[in-house]
Amino acid sequence: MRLRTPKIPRSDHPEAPVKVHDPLLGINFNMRRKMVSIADTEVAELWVSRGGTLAYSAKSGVLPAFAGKRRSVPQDEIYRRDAQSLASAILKLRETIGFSPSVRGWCYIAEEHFHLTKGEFGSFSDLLVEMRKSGLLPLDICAEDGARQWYNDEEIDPTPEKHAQYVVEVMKHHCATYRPISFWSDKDVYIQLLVEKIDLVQLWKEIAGRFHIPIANARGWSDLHCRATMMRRFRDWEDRGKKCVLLYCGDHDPAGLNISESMMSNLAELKDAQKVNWHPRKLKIHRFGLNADFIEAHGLPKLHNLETSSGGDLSHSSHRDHTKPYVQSYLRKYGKWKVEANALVVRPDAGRKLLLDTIQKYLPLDAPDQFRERLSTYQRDVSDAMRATLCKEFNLTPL
DNA sequence: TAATCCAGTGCGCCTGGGCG
DNA sequence: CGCCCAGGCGCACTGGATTA
Repeated sequence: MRLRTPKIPRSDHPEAPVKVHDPLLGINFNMRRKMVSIADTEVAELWVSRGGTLAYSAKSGVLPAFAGKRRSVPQDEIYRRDAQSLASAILKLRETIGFSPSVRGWCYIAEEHFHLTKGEFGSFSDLLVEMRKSGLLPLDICAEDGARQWYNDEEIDPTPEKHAQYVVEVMKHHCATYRPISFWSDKDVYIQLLVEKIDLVQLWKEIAGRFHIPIANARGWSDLHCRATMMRRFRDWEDRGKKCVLLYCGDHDPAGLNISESMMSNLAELKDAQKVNWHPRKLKIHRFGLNADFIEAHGLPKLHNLETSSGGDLSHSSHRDHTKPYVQSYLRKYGKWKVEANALVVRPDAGRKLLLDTIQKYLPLDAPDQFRERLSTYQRDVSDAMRATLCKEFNLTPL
């Protein structure tokens, strides 16, 4: 079915503006509803914003009229008002998400919350760039590309008084964050977290940090360095009597399950590597997250195909890898569907709760508070030591 | 006719399919 | 089954085509 996108003269809008309410955001979109015939017997409901030319396919009704088009002065007014409304919604969503996704990530989020269609992803990406350039949205509404970051920026110190105050604040900070003992020293376990996609690192690194759990993106098959670094940490803590646990979260598709099932043998292959010398035989690998039970419980959207990025479909017998054991066992066990990690990112609250529930199987949720309590004595000691050192260094009289 | 739209192109990073 | 590398992506730029 192909939607026509006719030019609708402004005078042809008999309907009064309709406030389209998003219950999740508590935000209204001012839209006009227009019934447009698609075929002789079919009618589609199109949403247009205050009339005028339909800038894009109006399937979702979220894209402002005239966006991405050359605009007359009145058209620009309409565009700016609608774009402002959308910007408010995006900013509100940013608060609930808790981090800045990539432009592509925003498309998935808009798909979930604004019912943006896949076909509108390109237009929505362009719109985000346009709104960031024009100042309607802050530049950092999208994640900064770490690979393009600046180095060696010159920093100019302020007045001596302000600089001295800054140095004192830094000293206080170092006293407050003094940590001569490990979070794990009084625990029975030691945990590390490995994920398949960078978005999951963004989603979880704050919680993992709170529990002092190292987290990394394995990018599918982990490389030797990633594994060796993880194994050295496990080795050191196992030597101190800890039960070691690797939490792993990957996509729910044939390749994702294949990777997690291969994790133990992948690690075992490095047991004799230089500066590793550790066998994972006692390691517990706990795959969590995009498992069938969680997907069912939260009604995560399933994709009813096994399409790969190259366009093939592993569920078709014509696919080269269709007969491979990992594909066939997946098809037998689950059928022709998959769930990608983006499904978790667009539901950040459920995603964060999932990680907390998983951590809770091994640690009490107040473990970070308990650790701060343990540290407070040491931090008082370092404050005293700092005071004594400063007195000695600057010939001050102790209070 | 000036403004600007837009398809095409280039670049480097990221991802994960599938080759060896 | 490890990991190479093709393709996807975000972004910027260009110049012929289109439009106010």
